[in-house]
Amino acid sequence: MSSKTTTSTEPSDFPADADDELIRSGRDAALTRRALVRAARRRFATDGYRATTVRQIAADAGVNVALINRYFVSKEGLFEACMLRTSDELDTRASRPSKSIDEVIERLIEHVVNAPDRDDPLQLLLLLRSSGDENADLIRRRTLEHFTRQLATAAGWRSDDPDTEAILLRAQLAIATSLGVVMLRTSAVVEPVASASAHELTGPLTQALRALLAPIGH
Amino acid sequence: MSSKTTTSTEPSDFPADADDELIRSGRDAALTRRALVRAARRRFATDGYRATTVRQIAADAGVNVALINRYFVSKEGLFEACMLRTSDELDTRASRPSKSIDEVIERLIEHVVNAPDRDDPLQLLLLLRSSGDENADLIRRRTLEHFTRQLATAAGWRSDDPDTEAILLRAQLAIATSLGVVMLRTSAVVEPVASASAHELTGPLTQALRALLAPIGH
DNA sequence: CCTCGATGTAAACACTTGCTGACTTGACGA
DNA sequence: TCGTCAAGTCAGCAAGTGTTTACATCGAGG
Repeated sequence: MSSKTTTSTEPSDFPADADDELIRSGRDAALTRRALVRAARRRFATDGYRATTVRQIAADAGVNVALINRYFVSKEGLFEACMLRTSDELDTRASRPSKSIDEVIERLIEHVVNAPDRDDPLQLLLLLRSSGDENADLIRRRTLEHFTRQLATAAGWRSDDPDTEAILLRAQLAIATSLGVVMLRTSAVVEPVASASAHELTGPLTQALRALLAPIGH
Repeated sequence: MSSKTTTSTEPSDFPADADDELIRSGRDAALTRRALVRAARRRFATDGYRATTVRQIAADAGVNVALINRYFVSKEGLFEACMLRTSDELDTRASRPSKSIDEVIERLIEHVVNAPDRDDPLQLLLLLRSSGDENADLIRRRTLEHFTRQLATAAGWRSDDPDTEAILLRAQLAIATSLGVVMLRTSAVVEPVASASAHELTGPLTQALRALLAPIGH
């Protein structure tokens, strides 16, 4: 199905984002790199590293396969680039200061619940996907652990707190919860969570996350 | 690494369970089938469907590769068999009646937190892994949705309840939370959750699950 | 003892995978 | 106009994939 192409370049059934597609008119290295990373992130996040082929990615990005190796050396290199970009974006977002725990939770839920055409949730999913490459996996784990500390901090944790261990654990359980929900909505598509609206999800999720994060503050 | 073998049969670094290994003394179809399913479930759950090769599975089970196709027709057939067995085991376990919500939660946490050498958590993880095969994926989704109803029932849901929708959603969010934690512990190995003890996890997890499931009863 | 079906083995097949090297195309300054 | 070089294309290789086919081996029944 849909894989009749051997070396072709057609968009396939998982096209690059519209704006990218419009701008692309041939020769622009930076644009090509971005298109590849964008397509790769979607594939890696939804299908997993191993199940994604470089030809799929190239087709999605509307770009020749060989350019992946030109710009990122290897499939693993491309994965690493995806990981780094996700890591960065997550970092800048989380660094915005927040007033209350509820505000932190609200923002976390936003990540989870965003419309499926935006690839916010996919960024989170990418953090779960192991590539088998040691280097990329190290980045992945580091990012996840960094994200844990950021969430804990946002929830009121100070690094001189006596039971830092328990607090980091709680923060990471909150992340685990979020990841689980994204997984069930995006990858394994299971009802009723998959097609639940943001409004329906917010209430219960807030309660669960509050149960995990509220004890951090005091 | 460790895949120097091409068609060999040695146990590799992910051997079948000891007892199976001891019993196996050659020609027993039923035993061979069971060994294959057992090995396959571990691989599929931890590495994913696509990343797992039939030769790995065969090596883990201490069995010739061709026997997978003899007994299960194809890799997908083996995956389906894994799914069915997991579905069955989950069913019989969950059908034991429980008194209070806290007891339900306690049992759910047991699934998540069980020692890593038991493959209880892997059964859960398997429910997240999509094979690309329509049939197996259908089984997977059905199992998850069935599990959702079972959990809701155990938490006090009656099918004539007016807001069934919201209740099933809460139950499934509880499952999502559990799956997220297992994922972080088993597949993406990230600290501190990965090496947290059962005792450390139980407290926070109970609070989170209670926030999700407690409103079901009333 | 020999036969025959069930069980297990080994080698190969057809196909996909990631990747490479030689090539063409386009833009731009001299 | 031409030379130059980055950007993009193309065909193909080597390794790995799931699967099949032909063969070996065991255990029981005639």
